[in-house]
Amino acid sequence: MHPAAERLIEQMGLQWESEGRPRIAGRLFALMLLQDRDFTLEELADVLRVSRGSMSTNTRLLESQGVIERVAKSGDRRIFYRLTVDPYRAMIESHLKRMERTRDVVAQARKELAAETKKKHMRLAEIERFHKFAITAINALLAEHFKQEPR
Amino acid sequence: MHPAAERLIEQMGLQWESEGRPRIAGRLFALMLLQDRDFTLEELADVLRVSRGSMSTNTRLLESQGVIERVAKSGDRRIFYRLTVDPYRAMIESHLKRMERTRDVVAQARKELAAETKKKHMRLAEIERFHKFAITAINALLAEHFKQEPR
DNA sequence: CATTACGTTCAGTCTTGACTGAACGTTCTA
DNA sequence: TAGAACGTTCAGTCAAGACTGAACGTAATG
Repeated sequence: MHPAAERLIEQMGLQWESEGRPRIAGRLFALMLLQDRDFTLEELADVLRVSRGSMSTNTRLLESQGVIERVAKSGDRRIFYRLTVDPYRAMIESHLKRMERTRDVVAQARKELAAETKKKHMRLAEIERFHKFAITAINALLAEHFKQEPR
Repeated sequence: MHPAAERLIEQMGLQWESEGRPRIAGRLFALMLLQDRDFTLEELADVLRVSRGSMSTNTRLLESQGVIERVAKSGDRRIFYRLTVDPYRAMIESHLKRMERTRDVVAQARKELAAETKKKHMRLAEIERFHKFAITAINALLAEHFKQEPR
Protein backbone atom coordinates (compact mmCIF):
# COMPACT_ATOMS: atom_id res chain seq x y z
CA MET A 1 0.00 0.00 0.00
CA HIS A 2 1.13 3.52 -0.80
CA PRO A 3 2.70 5.34 2.19
CA ALA A 4 0.22 8.18 1.81
CA ALA A 5 -2.61 5.68 2.04
CA GLU A 6 -1.12 4.13 5.17
CA ARG A 7 -0.79 7.56 6.67
CA LEU A 8 -4.36 8.50 5.93
CA ILE A 9 -5.58 5.32 7.57
CA GLU A 10 -3.54 5.83 10.71
CA GLN A 11 -4.36 9.51 11.02
CA MET A 12 -8.03 8.89 10.57
CA GLY A 13 -7.76 6.31 13.33
CA LEU A 14 -6.18 8.83 15.66
CA GLN A 15 -8.75 11.42 14.71
CA TRP A 16 -11.60 9.11 15.57
CA GLU A 17 -9.93 8.10 18.78
CA SER A 18 -9.61 11.73 19.82
CA GLU A 19 -13.31 12.10 19.24
CA GLY A 20 -14.11 9.20 21.52
CA ARG A 21 -14.74 6.65 18.81
CA PRO A 22 -12.88 3.37 18.29
CA ARG A 23 -9.64 3.78 16.46
CA ILE A 24 -10.17 0.66 14.40
CA ALA A 25 -13.48 2.00 13.12
CA GLY A 26 -11.74 5.11 11.85
CA ARG A 27 -9.04 3.12 10.14
CA LEU A 28 -11.67 0.91 8.60
CA PHE A 29 -13.55 3.92 7.30
CA ALA A 30 -10.41 5.40 5.75
CA LEU A 31 -9.51 2.12 4.08
CA MET A 32 -12.89 1.95 2.46
CA LEU A 33 -12.62 5.52 1.27
CA LEU A 34 -9.34 4.63 -0.37
CA GLN A 35 -10.59 1.47 -1.97
CA ASP A 36 -14.22 1.63 -2.86
CA ARG A 37 -14.90 -2.05 -3.19
CA ASP A 38 -16.21 -5.05 -1.31
CA PHE A 39 -14.17 -6.56 1.51
CA THR A 40 -14.56 -9.72 3.50
CA LEU A 41 -14.18 -9.55 7.25
CA GLU A 42 -10.98 -11.52 7.09
CA GLU A 43 -9.44 -9.30 4.46
CA LEU A 44 -10.21 -6.23 6.55
CA ALA A 45 -8.67 -7.86 9.60
CA ASP A 46 -5.57 -8.80 7.62
CA VAL A 47 -5.04 -5.46 5.95
CA LEU A 48 -5.47 -3.48 9.16
CA ARG A 49 -3.69 -6.12 11.23
CA VAL A 50 -6.31 -6.60 13.91
CA SER A 51 -8.12 -9.67 15.16
CA ARG A 52 -11.25 -10.95 13.47
CA GLY A 53 -13.05 -10.40 16.73
CA SER A 54 -12.24 -6.70 16.72
CA MET A 55 -13.17 -6.41 13.09
CA SER A 56 -16.48 -8.08 13.70
CA THR A 57 -17.26 -5.61 16.47
CA ASN A 58 -16.31 -2.61 14.41
CA THR A 59 -18.04 -3.60 11.21
CA ARG A 60 -21.18 -4.06 13.27
CA LEU A 61 -20.70 -0.64 14.80
CA LEU A 62 -20.30 1.13 11.48
CA GLU A 63 -23.12 -0.87 10.02
CA SER A 64 -25.44 0.16 12.84
CA GLN A 65 -24.59 3.76 12.05
CA GLY A 66 -25.27 3.34 8.36
CA VAL A 67 -21.69 4.02 7.32
CA ILE A 68 -21.08 0.62 5.79
CA GLU A 69 -23.41 -2.14 4.71
CA ARG A 70 -23.32 -5.87 4.32
CA VAL A 71 -23.50 -7.47 0.96
CA ALA A 72 -24.31 -11.09 0.27
CA LYS A 73 -23.08 -12.87 -2.79
CA SER A 74 -24.62 -16.04 -4.10
CA GLY A 75 -22.29 -18.99 -4.01
CA ASP A 76 -20.24 -17.39 -1.24
CA ARG A 77 -21.05 -17.90 2.35
CA ARG A 78 -18.92 -15.00 3.44
CA ILE A 79 -20.34 -11.58 4.16
CA PHE A 80 -18.95 -8.64 2.25
CA TYR A 81 -18.80 -5.07 3.44
CA ARG A 82 -18.77 -1.82 1.53
CA LEU A 83 -19.42 1.86 2.10
CA THR A 84 -23.01 2.92 1.85
CA VAL A 85 -24.02 5.46 -0.76
CA ASP A 86 -23.89 8.34 1.69
CA PRO A 87 -21.91 7.53 4.80
CA TYR A 88 -21.66 11.25 5.65
CA ARG A 89 -25.37 11.56 5.99
CA ALA A 90 -25.27 8.72 8.48
CA MET A 91 -22.55 10.37 10.48
CA ILE A 92 -24.24 13.74 10.50
CA GLU A 93 -27.46 12.13 11.56
CA SER A 94 -25.86 10.55 14.57
CA HIS A 95 -24.57 13.99 15.52
CA LEU A 96 -28.05 15.29 15.10
CA LYS A 97 -29.42 12.66 17.45
CA ARG A 98 -26.95 13.69 20.13
CA MET A 99 -27.89 17.33 19.82
CA GLU A 100 -31.54 16.47 20.02
CA ARG A 101 -30.89 14.48 23.14
CA THR A 102 -29.14 17.44 24.76
CA ARG A 103 -31.90 19.77 23.65
CA ASP A 104 -34.46 17.49 25.28
CA VAL A 105 -32.53 17.21 28.51
CA VAL A 106 -32.28 20.98 28.74
CA ALA A 107 -35.89 21.52 27.79
CA GLN A 108 -37.04 19.09 30.44
CA ALA A 109 -35.01 20.79 33.13
CA ARG A 110 -36.22 24.19 32.07
CA LYS A 111 -39.78 23.06 32.25
CA GLU A 112 -39.39 21.66 35.73
CA LEU A 113 -37.60 24.76 36.88
CA ALA A 114 -40.11 27.12 35.34
CA ALA A 115 -41.08 28.50 38.74
CA GLU A 116 -37.55 29.52 39.58
CA THR A 117 -36.81 30.77 36.13
CA LYS A 118 -38.36 34.10 36.85
CA LYS A 119 -36.37 34.64 39.96
CA LYS A 120 -32.96 33.38 39.02
CA HIS A 121 -30.48 34.14 36.35
CA MET A 122 -30.39 31.22 34.00
CA ARG A 123 -29.17 30.71 30.51
CA LEU A 124 -31.02 27.52 29.82
CA ALA A 125 -33.40 29.20 27.42
CA GLU A 126 -30.48 30.60 25.52
CA ILE A 127 -28.75 27.30 24.97
CA GLU A 128 -32.00 25.61 24.17
CA ARG A 129 -32.64 28.18 21.48
CA PHE A 130 -29.21 27.63 20.09
CA HIS A 131 -29.69 23.89 19.93
CA LYS A 132 -32.97 24.24 18.11
CA PHE A 133 -31.36 26.59 15.69
CA ALA A 134 -28.44 24.30 15.07
CA ILE A 135 -30.63 21.25 14.63
CA THR A 136 -32.67 23.08 12.05
CA ALA A 137 -29.53 24.19 10.28
CA ILE A 138 -28.10 20.69 10.18
CA ASN A 139 -31.31 19.38 8.74
CA ALA A 140 -31.15 22.06 6.10
CA LEU A 141 -27.58 21.06 5.38
CA LEU A 142 -28.59 17.47 4.87
CA ALA A 143 -31.47 18.45 2.64
CA GLU A 144 -29.27 20.71 0.58
CA HIS A 145 -26.38 18.35 0.18
CA PHE A 146 -28.41 15.32 -0.66
CA LYS A 147 -31.15 16.90 -2.69
CA GLN A 148 -29.94 15.20 -5.84
CA GLU A 149 -29.67 11.80 -4.29
CA PRO A 150 -32.65 11.25 -2.02
CA ARG A 151 -32.81 8.00 -0.14
CA MET B 1 -30.44 22.45 44.81
CA HIS B 2 -33.57 21.55 42.92
CA PRO B 3 -33.73 17.88 41.87
CA ALA B 4 -34.26 18.91 38.26
CA ALA B 5 -31.12 21.00 38.42
CA GLU B 6 -29.16 18.10 39.88
CA ARG B 7 -30.43 15.88 37.13
CA LEU B 8 -29.48 18.30 34.39
CA ILE B 9 -25.98 18.54 35.78
CA GLU B 10 -25.50 14.79 35.97
CA GLN B 11 -27.03 14.12 32.57
CA MET B 12 -24.93 16.76 30.94
CA GLY B 13 -21.91 15.12 32.52
CA LEU B 14 -22.87 11.76 31.07
CA GLN B 15 -23.54 13.34 27.70
CA TRP B 16 -20.10 14.91 27.59
CA GLU B 17 -18.53 11.70 28.72
CA SER B 18 -20.20 9.80 25.90
CA GLU B 19 -18.74 12.32 23.52
CA GLY B 20 -15.24 11.73 24.80
CA ARG B 21 -15.03 14.83 26.94
CA PRO B 22 -14.43 14.99 30.70
CA ARG B 23 -17.53 14.41 32.71
CA ILE B 24 -16.65 17.08 35.23
CA ALA B 25 -16.38 19.67 32.46
CA GLY B 26 -19.92 18.86 31.35
CA ARG B 27 -21.25 19.11 34.87
CA LEU B 28 -19.43 22.39 35.30
CA PHE B 29 -20.95 23.75 32.12
CA ALA B 30 -24.47 22.74 33.19
CA LEU B 31 -24.04 24.31 36.61
CA MET B 32 -23.06 27.59 35.04
CA LEU B 33 -26.01 27.46 32.68
CA LEU B 34 -28.26 27.05 35.68
CA GLN B 35 -26.67 29.79 37.69
CA ASP B 36 -25.32 32.56 35.58
CA ARG B 37 -23.01 34.12 38.08
CA ASP B 38 -19.40 34.15 39.21
CA PHE B 39 -17.95 31.16 41.03
CA THR B 40 -14.70 30.63 42.83
CA LEU B 41 -12.76 27.47 42.17
CA GLU B 42 -13.47 26.21 45.64
CA GLU B 43 -17.16 26.81 45.38
CA LEU B 44 -17.29 24.88 42.12
CA ALA B 45 -15.35 22.02 43.70
CA ASP B 46 -17.67 21.98 46.69
CA VAL B 47 -20.93 22.13 44.77
CA LEU B 48 -19.93 19.42 42.31
CA ARG B 49 -18.11 17.44 44.99
CA VAL B 50 -14.78 17.00 43.25
CA SER B 51 -11.25 17.85 44.28
CA ARG B 52 -9.80 21.30 43.74
CA GLY B 53 -7.19 19.69 41.54
CA SER B 54 -9.81 18.32 39.20
CA MET B 55 -11.65 21.58 39.16
CA SER B 56 -8.48 23.46 38.32
CA THR B 57 -7.85 21.16 35.36
CA ASN B 58 -11.37 21.45 34.06
CA THR B 59 -11.76 25.17 34.43
CA ARG B 60 -8.54 25.53 32.48
CA LEU B 61 -9.88 23.23 29.81
CA LEU B 62 -13.13 25.12 29.38
CA GLU B 63 -11.28 28.40 29.52
CA SER B 64 -8.94 27.31 26.74
CA GLN B 65 -11.98 26.53 24.65
CA GLY B 66 -13.58 29.88 25.31
CA VAL B 67 -16.55 28.43 27.15
CA ILE B 68 -15.81 30.11 30.46
CA GLU B 69 -13.58 32.99 31.40
CA ARG B 70 -11.66 34.15 34.44
CA VAL B 71 -12.67 37.25 36.25
CA ALA B 72 -10.52 39.15 38.68
CA LYS B 73 -11.99 41.26 41.42
CA SER B 74 -10.10 43.95 43.21
CA GLY B 75 -9.58 43.25 46.86
CA ASP B 76 -9.96 39.51 46.30
CA ARG B 77 -7.06 37.33 45.47
CA ARG B 78 -9.26 34.52 44.28
CA ILE B 79 -10.06 33.94 40.64
CA PHE B 80 -13.68 33.89 39.61
CA TYR B 81 -15.15 32.00 36.71
CA ARG B 82 -18.19 32.65 34.59
CA LEU B 83 -19.66 31.68 31.26
CA THR B 84 -18.46 33.71 28.33
CA VAL B 85 -20.96 35.68 26.30
CA ASP B 86 -21.26 33.01 23.65
CA PRO B 87 -20.01 29.64 24.81
CA TYR B 88 -21.81 27.92 21.93
CA ARG B 89 -19.76 29.73 19.39
CA ALA B 90 -16.65 28.46 21.13
CA MET B 91 -17.94 24.92 21.09
CA ILE B 92 -18.96 25.05 17.45
CA GLU B 93 -15.63 26.50 16.56
CA SER B 94 -13.76 23.64 18.14
CA HIS B 95 -15.91 21.30 16.06
CA LEU B 96 -15.01 23.32 13.05
CA LYS B 97 -11.34 22.95 13.77
CA ARG B 98 -11.65 19.20 13.92
CA MET B 99 -13.46 19.09 10.61
CA GLU B 100 -10.83 21.28 9.05
CA ARG B 101 -8.17 18.98 10.33
CA THR B 102 -9.86 15.97 8.77
CA ARG B 103 -10.36 17.84 5.53
CA ASP B 104 -6.66 18.65 5.43
CA VAL B 105 -5.61 15.10 6.14
CA VAL B 106 -7.81 13.84 3.34
CA ALA B 107 -6.71 16.57 0.94
CA GLN B 108 -3.09 15.80 1.61
CA ALA B 109 -3.55 12.09 0.96
CA ARG B 110 -5.50 12.77 -2.20
CA LYS B 111 -2.80 15.02 -3.50
CA GLU B 112 -0.10 12.43 -2.90
CA LEU B 113 -2.21 9.73 -4.45
CA ALA B 114 -3.13 11.80 -7.47
CA ALA B 115 -1.38 9.42 -9.82
CA GLU B 116 -3.39 6.43 -8.67
CA THR B 117 -6.60 8.34 -8.50
CA LYS B 118 -7.26 7.88 -12.13
CA LYS B 119 -6.78 4.18 -12.01
CA LYS B 120 -8.46 3.21 -8.80
CA HIS B 121 -11.88 3.63 -7.34
CA MET B 122 -11.62 6.12 -4.54
CA ARG B 123 -14.08 8.22 -2.70
CA LEU B 124 -11.65 10.65 -1.20
CA ALA B 125 -12.78 13.48 -3.43
CA GLU B 126 -16.32 12.87 -2.38
CA ILE B 127 -15.69 13.09 1.33
CA GLU B 128 -13.41 16.06 0.84
CA ARG B 129 -16.16 17.85 -0.98
CA PHE B 130 -18.57 17.06 1.79
CA HIS B 131 -16.22 18.40 4.43
CA LYS B 132 -15.72 21.62 2.57
CA PHE B 133 -19.43 21.97 2.19
CA ALA B 134 -20.08 21.31 5.86
CA ILE B 135 -17.36 23.69 6.97
CA THR B 136 -18.87 26.43 4.87
CA ALA B 137 -22.29 25.66 6.25
CA ILE B 138 -21.09 25.79 9.84
CA ASN B 139 -19.45 29.11 9.22
CA ALA B 140 -22.67 30.38 7.78
CA LEU B 141 -24.49 29.09 10.83
CA LEU B 142 -22.15 30.99 13.11
CA ALA B 143 -22.49 34.14 11.06
CA GLU B 144 -26.24 33.87 11.07
CA HIS B 145 -26.70 33.09 14.69
CA PHE B 146 -24.32 35.68 16.00
CA LYS B 147 -24.97 38.47 13.58
CA GLN B 148 -26.55 40.60 16.27
CA GLU B 149 -23.78 40.08 18.75
CA PRO B 150 -20.46 40.27 16.95
CA ARG B 151 -17.35 39.67 18.98
C1' DC C 1 -21.31 -37.43 9.01
C1' DA C 2 -16.86 -35.45 9.56
C1' DT C 3 -14.48 -31.48 8.19
C1' DT C 4 -13.69 -26.95 7.17
C1' DA C 5 -14.61 -22.07 6.91
C1' DC C 6 -16.87 -18.28 8.72
C1' DG C 7 -18.73 -14.75 12.02
C1' DT C 8 -19.80 -13.86 16.82
C1' DT C 9 -19.16 -13.89 21.62
C1' DC C 10 -16.84 -13.44 25.85
C1' DA C 11 -13.39 -13.68 29.45
C1' DG C 12 -9.20 -11.55 30.12
C1' DT C 13 -5.51 -8.06 29.17
C1' DC C 14 -3.93 -3.67 28.39
C1' DT C 15 -4.04 1.28 27.47
C1' DT C 16 -5.81 5.68 28.17
C1' DG C 17 -7.12 9.27 30.68
C1' DA C 18 -10.12 11.04 34.43
C1' DC C 19 -9.72 11.99 39.06
C1' DT C 20 -7.66 12.42 43.78
C1' DG C 21 -4.94 14.41 47.28
C1' DA C 22 -0.73 15.84 48.97
C1' DA C 23 3.00 18.92 48.07
C1' DC C 24 4.37 23.10 46.27
C1' DG C 25 4.88 28.06 44.99
C1' DT C 26 2.79 32.40 45.30
C1' DT C 27 0.31 36.14 47.16
C1' DC C 28 -1.96 38.39 50.64
C1' DT C 29 -2.55 39.54 55.60
C1' DA C 30 -1.72 40.11 60.40
C1' DT D 1 8.07 37.77 58.60
C1' DA D 2 5.21 34.04 59.89
C1' DG D 3 1.03 32.19 58.66
C1' DA D 4 -3.00 31.47 55.97
C1' DA D 5 -5.47 31.07 51.67
C1' DC D 6 -5.35 30.08 47.04
C1' DG D 7 -4.40 27.77 42.48
C1' DT D 8 -1.42 24.48 40.16
C1' DT D 9 1.14 20.41 39.56
C1' DC D 10 2.14 15.68 39.74
C1' DA D 11 2.58 10.94 41.26
C1' DG D 12 -0.58 7.46 42.05
C1' DT D 13 -5.17 5.15 41.74
C1' DC D 14 -9.01 3.70 39.36
C1' DA D 15 -12.46 2.78 35.78
C1' DA D 16 -13.88 2.47 31.03
C1' DG D 17 -13.54 0.43 27.06
C1' DA D 18 -10.66 -1.01 23.12
C1' DC D 19 -8.65 -5.04 21.66
C1' DT D 20 -7.19 -10.01 21.61
C1' DG D 21 -7.73 -14.80 20.98
C1' DA D 22 -9.84 -18.92 22.09
C1' DA D 23 -14.19 -21.14 22.15
C1' DC D 24 -18.47 -21.58 20.15
C1' DG D 25 -22.43 -22.10 16.87
C1' DT D 26 -23.70 -22.42 12.24
C1' DA D 27 -23.59 -23.39 7.51
C1' DA D 28 -21.54 -25.29 3.56
C1' DT D 29 -18.98 -29.09 1.36
C1' DG D 30 -17.16 -33.55 0.55
